[in-house]
Amino acid sequence: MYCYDRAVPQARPARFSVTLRIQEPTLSTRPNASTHYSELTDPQSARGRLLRQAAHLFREKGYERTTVRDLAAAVGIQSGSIFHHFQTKEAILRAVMVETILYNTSRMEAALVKAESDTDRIRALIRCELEAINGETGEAMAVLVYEWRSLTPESQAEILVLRDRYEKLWLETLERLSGAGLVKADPFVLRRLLTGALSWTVTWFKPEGKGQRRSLDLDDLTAQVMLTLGLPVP
Amino acid sequence: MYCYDRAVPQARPARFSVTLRIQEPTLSTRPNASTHYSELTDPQSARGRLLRQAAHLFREKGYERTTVRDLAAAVGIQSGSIFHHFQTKEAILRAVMVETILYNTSRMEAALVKAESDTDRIRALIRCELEAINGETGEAMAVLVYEWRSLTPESQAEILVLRDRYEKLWLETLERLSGAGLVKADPFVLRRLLTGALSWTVTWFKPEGKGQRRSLDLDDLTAQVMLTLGLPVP
Amino acid sequence: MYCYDRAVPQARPARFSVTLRIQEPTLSTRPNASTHYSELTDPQSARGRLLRQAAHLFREKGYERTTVRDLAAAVGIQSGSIFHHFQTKEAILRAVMVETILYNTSRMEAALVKAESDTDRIRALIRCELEAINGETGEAMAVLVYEWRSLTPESQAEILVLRDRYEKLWLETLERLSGAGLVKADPFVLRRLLTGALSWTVTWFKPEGKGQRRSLDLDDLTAQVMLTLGLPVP
Amino acid sequence: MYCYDRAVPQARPARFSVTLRIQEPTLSTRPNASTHYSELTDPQSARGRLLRQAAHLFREKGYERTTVRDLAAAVGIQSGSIFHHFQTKEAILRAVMVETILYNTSRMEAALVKAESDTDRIRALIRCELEAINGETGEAMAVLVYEWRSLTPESQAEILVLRDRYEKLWLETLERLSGAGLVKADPFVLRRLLTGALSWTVTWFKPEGKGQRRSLDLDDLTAQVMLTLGLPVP
DNA sequence: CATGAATGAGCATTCATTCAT
DNA sequence: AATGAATGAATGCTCATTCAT
Repeated sequence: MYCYDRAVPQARPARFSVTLRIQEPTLSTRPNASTHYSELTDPQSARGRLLRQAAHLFREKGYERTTVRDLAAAVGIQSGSIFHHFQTKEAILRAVMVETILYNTSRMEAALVKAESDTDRIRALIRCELEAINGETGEAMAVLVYEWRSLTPESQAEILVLRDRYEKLWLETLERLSGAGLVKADPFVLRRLLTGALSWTVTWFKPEGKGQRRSLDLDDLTAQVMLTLGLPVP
Repeated sequence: MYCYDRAVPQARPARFSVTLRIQEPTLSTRPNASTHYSELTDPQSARGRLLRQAAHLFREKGYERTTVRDLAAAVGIQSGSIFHHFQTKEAILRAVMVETILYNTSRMEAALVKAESDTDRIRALIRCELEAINGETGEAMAVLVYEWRSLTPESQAEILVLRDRYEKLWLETLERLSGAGLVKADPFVLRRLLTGALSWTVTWFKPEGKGQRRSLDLDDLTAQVMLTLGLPVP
Repeated sequence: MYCYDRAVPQARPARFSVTLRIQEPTLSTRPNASTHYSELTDPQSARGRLLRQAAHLFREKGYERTTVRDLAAAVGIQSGSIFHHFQTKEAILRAVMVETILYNTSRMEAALVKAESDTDRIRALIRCELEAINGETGEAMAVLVYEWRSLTPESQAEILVLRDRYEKLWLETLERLSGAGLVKADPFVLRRLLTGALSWTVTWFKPEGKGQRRSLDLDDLTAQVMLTLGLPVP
Repeated sequence: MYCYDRAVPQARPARFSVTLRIQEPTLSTRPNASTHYSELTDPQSARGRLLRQAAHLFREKGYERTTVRDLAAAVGIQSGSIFHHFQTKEAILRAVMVETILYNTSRMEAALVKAESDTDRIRALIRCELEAINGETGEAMAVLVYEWRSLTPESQAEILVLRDRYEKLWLETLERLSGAGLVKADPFVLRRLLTGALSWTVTWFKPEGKGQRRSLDLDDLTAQVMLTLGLPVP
C-alpha cells in the first residue's frame, strides 16, 4: 500500500513533467499554462473512457478481481483492443494513479495560493484531499491507496516521485502550523494520522447523506476534522 | 473494505457465537466464562499454523495473489491437504478475520475494565487498537481492513456482527468523552476518523524504529494521537 | 520440410510462369529471353525490401515467431500496410521461396552452360548450391528448406513444380557421372544425401572464417565435398 | 538449429548424468549398470505418453504450431494437466531432446564397442544414426534438429553439453579413418557433411519402401552412404 | 488425515487481418 | 498507398478444487 517508509529521492521540484513525458508519451502537462492543472487524457477518448472505467472497476472489485474482459465490456470494446491503448493491465493501473495524483496535486497547489492564513492553508489542504477522495476523482484515489501492492516495483518508484511533490505541500504547511504552536503533535506523525483518517472517509462518507443517519456535506466534514485537531472552524 | 455504510442488523449481543459454532465447528467462544477472552485455535495445531501463515501471506501479497499452493508450502503440507482444514480459500480469509476480531475485542474489554477515568479509557482504546494493528495480530488486522472486498457478502455480514460489538466499546467511550466536553467533534464521525488514522499506521509505523528518521514506540505513538485530539498525555 | 517423397506431377516445363503471373502479378519470368535469369522484384521497391527483410527475419526467428509487426517495423512501415503488398503473411513466405528458387535455378543453368566436362558440371552444381545457401540468397534458401511446413498445401504444390525444374539439372548430371562410373552410389539417393549435406552447411559454415578454428572459403568447401565423393579436385 | 559454431565447454566425460539428475530429477541414468543405455521415462506413464505425442506433433506440425491443447488432446488429458508434468511448453521440447540424445548416445556407444575395425566403426555410426533418424526415435531426432531455434538459450546450452559427448564418438572415429588414409576430406568438415546428409534422410527415406520407386532398407541406405564416401561395403 | 495427479474454467496477452479515414 | 484503431479467436499458463489412493 502506498507506503511511506521507503527511502525516496528528493522530489525534483519542477522538471518531473519532463520525465513523465518520456515515460508516458500520451500524458502531458502544460508547465507554461497560467493554471497549474495537469492536462489529463481527454475523457471522451477511448483511453479516457478506459481510465474512468478502470478506476471504477478497480475500486469496486479490486485490481486483481477485475479482468481485462470486464474492462473491455465496460468500455464497449473487445478485450484485445485494450492492448492497443496500454501495453499491460498493470499499465492501466499505473495510468489511473499517475493521472489522479497529477490532477490533485495541481488542484491543491491552486487552493494553497488562495489561502491567506495558516489555518486557511490547513483547511484548504483538508478540504482538497476530502474532495479528491470523495468527489469525482474519488474512485481513482481509492485505487491509488488500496491497490498500491499490485504495482510493479518500477511503477511504485515512478509514482512515489509524484507523491513526494504532493506530500511536500502538506508537510510544509504542517510545519508552519507547528512552528506557530497551532498543532501539538509532530508534523510528520500528524500527516500520517491525517492521511489515514481522510482516506478512510471513502469507506463511510456519502456526501448526499443517502442512507446516513445524519446528513453531512464536505464542508461539515472538513469542520469536523478541524475540530478534531483543535483548530478553529469559521 | 471493511465497510461502514451498509445497513447492518443490530448486533445480537450474545448469540452470535452459536452461529459461529455451527459454521466453524472448531472455533468457539465462551461468553459465559469468567474471562471474556475468546478461545482461539491452538497456534501449534495445523489449523493454527495455517491461519498464522495465511495472515502473513495475505498481508504481504494480498489475498488474490496468494495461492493455495503458497499457503501449503509455507505450512509445509501439500496443497490438497489445505482442504481438510478449510472448505474453501475464502474460508481461510474469513477465519483469519474472525479470530482476530474476537481476540482483539476481548483484549479491549479487559483493558477497559482496568481504566479509571474517561481519558484512561480513550487512551486504553487507542493503545489497544495500535497494539492490534502493529503488534502480534498486526498482519491479521491489516488483512481484516484491506482484504474486506475479497469476502463473500455472506462472510461480510457474519463479520460485521462481530465488528459491531467491537465498535460499541469505542462509541460508548467517545460519547462519554463528548458528554464531558473532552472532545468537540461528533463521536460517530470521530470514531471513523480514528479508525482510518490508526489502521493506516500499519503502512508507516515501525515499532523498532528501524530505518525511521526518529524512533517512536507504541507509547509515543499513543501520546501523539492523544495530542492530536487535544487530550492530556500523562 | 521441403519434402521429397510426395507424388509430384511431372514438371510442366514452360507454363508454370503463366500460373505464377496470375497469382502474383508483379512477379514474372521471361523464359524466352536470351538470359535465363528470372526477373526478380526490384530490391529497392517496397515489395523488394519487404521480401529481403522477410527472408532475414524468417531465417533468424522462424516464420511463426516473426510477426507481421516485426516485418513492418523492419521495413519502416505500419503493420496494416503490409497487406497492400501481400494478401496474407503466408504469401510473403511463398514469395520469398518462389523468388529464391527461380533465381538460383537460373544461376545454375547459366553455370552448367559454361562447364566443359562431367566433373566440371558436378563441381559447378555443388559450387552453385553452396553459394545459394551461404551467399546472398542464403537466408531465403534456409527459409525454403526449414520453413517448408509453414506453407499451405497449395503453396507447397506450387513450389514443388519449380523445384522439379531445379532438381532435374542435378539428376541429369548425376546420371551422366554414374553412367561414366565416376560415382558409385545410386544417383537418386546420392542427390538426396547431397541435398542434406549442402543445405546443412548453413548451420556451420562461415565463409569469412570468423571464429572458426580453420579458415575455409567456398572454394575450399567445394573441394572438400568433391573429395568426400571421391571426385577429382583441380 | 542445432548449431555447431558456438564455443562449447569441453564435455565433462562421465559425470554429466549427475548434473542431469539435478536439473531433471525425474530423468535418470544408471551409470553403474552393465549396459550404458540411459534409463528413459517409462513410456506407459503420463509423462512418457506426453513425450511420445510431443515428438510426434512437434515433428508433424512444428513446435510453434503445436498448441498445448493439441498435445493434451493427443494424450487424452485436459490442457491444464500438461503443466502438472512440465512447467512450460518449452520444457516439453527440451525433455524430448534430452531423452533422445541420451538414448541414442548410449546406443551408439554400445554399437561401437562391438565394432572390430575402423570401417566397422564408421559403418556402425552411420547405421546407428540412420536408425535414430528413421527408426523409433526418428520423430524426436527430427525435432532435435529442426526445432533447435525454439529452445531458450539456457536449454540450448544444456543440450549442447550432451551433444558434445555424442559428437566426440563421431570425431574420434573419423580421425582414426583419416589417419589410416581411408577418408580424404577433413574429419571436422566430413562430420558436418554427414550430419546434414543423414539427418535429411528423414524427409525422403521410407524404410518399408512405401510409395518409393525402388525399395531401400536401412542396410541398403547404409551401404549407399559407405559407397558415397568411397568406403568398402561388405 | 495426507497425498498429488487431474480438472476445467478462467486469465492476460498475442497477432493476422480488416477497414474507415 | 498508407495508416492505425479495432477485432476476435487463439495461446500458454494459472489455480482453486476434487478425489482415488
